[in-house]
Amino acid sequence: MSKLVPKVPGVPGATLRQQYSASTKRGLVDVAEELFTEHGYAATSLDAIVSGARVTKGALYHHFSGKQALFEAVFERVESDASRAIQKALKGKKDPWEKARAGLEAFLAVVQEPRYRRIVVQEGPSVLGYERFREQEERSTFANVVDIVRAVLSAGTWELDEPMIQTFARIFFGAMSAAGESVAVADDAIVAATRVEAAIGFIIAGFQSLADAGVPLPDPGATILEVPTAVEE
Amino acid sequence: MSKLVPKVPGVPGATLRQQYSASTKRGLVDVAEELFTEHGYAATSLDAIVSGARVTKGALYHHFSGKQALFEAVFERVESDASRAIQKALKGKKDPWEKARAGLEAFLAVVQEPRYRRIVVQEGPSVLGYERFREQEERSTFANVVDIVRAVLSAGTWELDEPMIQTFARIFFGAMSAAGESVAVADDAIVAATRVEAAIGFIIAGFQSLADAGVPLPDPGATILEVPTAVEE
DNA sequence: CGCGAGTACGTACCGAGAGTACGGAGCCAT
DNA sequence: ATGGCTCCGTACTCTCGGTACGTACTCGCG
Repeated sequence: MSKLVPKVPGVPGATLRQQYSASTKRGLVDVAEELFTEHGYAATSLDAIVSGARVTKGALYHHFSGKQALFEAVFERVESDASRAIQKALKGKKDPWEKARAGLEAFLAVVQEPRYRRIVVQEGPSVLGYERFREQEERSTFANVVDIVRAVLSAGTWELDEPMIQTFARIFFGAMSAAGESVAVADDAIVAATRVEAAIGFIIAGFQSLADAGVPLPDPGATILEVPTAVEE
Repeated sequence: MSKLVPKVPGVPGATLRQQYSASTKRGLVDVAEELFTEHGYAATSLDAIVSGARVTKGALYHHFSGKQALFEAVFERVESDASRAIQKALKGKKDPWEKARAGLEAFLAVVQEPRYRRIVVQEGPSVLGYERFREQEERSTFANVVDIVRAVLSAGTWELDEPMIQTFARIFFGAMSAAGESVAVADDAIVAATRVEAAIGFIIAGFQSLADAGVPLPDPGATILEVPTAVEE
């Protein structure tokens, strides 16, 4: 294949060669995202990817260290897109509760995107391993959740320390993901979304109720539950 | 390898031959569970499994249709063990709140088990695919959560329809999983568990507060949030 | 304006590992 | 006892991720 059409003459200030290079790299990530989303990580061969991107494995291994690295590139893009979408929804909101409402809505929309569900939620933990998965998540989508939770919690009558905020954020993040899933798999998405909103709204109402009543935030040490420890049978 | 030690002369009323057969099958699942837990699905070769189980691939493919089927057998066992552990903790509890507390504690303990984290949480969705993963989950661990949520919700001043219970259960299930994760990955598990208990307890308190105040359960239709729809950018 | 050097690929090959075809040995009912 | 069927071993195939190496183009430097 002898150096055919330039594809994307590009824009930025850089040497022509670099632009072509970046172009083929983006092409690989594009095709990989599509195939990974449709067939999953294991069922997608590198041959299929390079074939779809009109290049060969030589090109792929020049830009990425391997299949997993390519997946990680796709993962990062999907995550950062999701994060941007959420931040965009938060834009301008000042009132914490209003901010939470908007963030929730945006998050629910994101979790319904096929590529996010497949690449981040379904395959992410398995392919990247839990460590890498967590740290990727930590600095994108999850960071937004932390911000929102912090805003809400510190706006009430209470204020609390950072680790406690992190804990609340984790829990809400899990709740939101599950909520999104339940909407995504439902036969009627509209009805399911309505139920989810009602349920979340009810939980939020519980918080507000406690805030109004002047109930203090939990002080770790006042043990409500026992401390569970992992046991192998 | 010419028919060596009988391994497990077994107990039940069945032809000797079947007992040996079941024994090698259990052996395969045992070894597979161990290796899958330690190295993950992809990084565990069938050769390693059959070697560890002292048999060959012929035996494996006689009992299972393939690697994925073997994983599924492991998955089901881990899930049913988890489910039994939770049910055991619920044993005898009549008061819904007490039941919830016990279930929570048991669930948090389960989520900290390495095999559960690895096989169910981490690799499950990816290896089985979301459909099979959900339906497996549905009839074991998740079923327990549904029971608990139903007990709690129908014990309050409110009562509500089945789909709404399912929705609440999903959300709580997600919250609990995330909570368990945050304990599992923490440097100091005790401290983390304390924080989680405090946070969950606070959310529960919100529910009780609403119950005491006689606040009605959410009626889907009274839209609190907008209906989000999935959009590809 | 060459021209050496390095980038950006293409090509050919290797090894690992999942799955298959087939064979045989032992057990169980008749 | 014996035919047949379960249970399992052996040997092979084939896909696929990864590697080694060759090459053409282009970019910066004198």
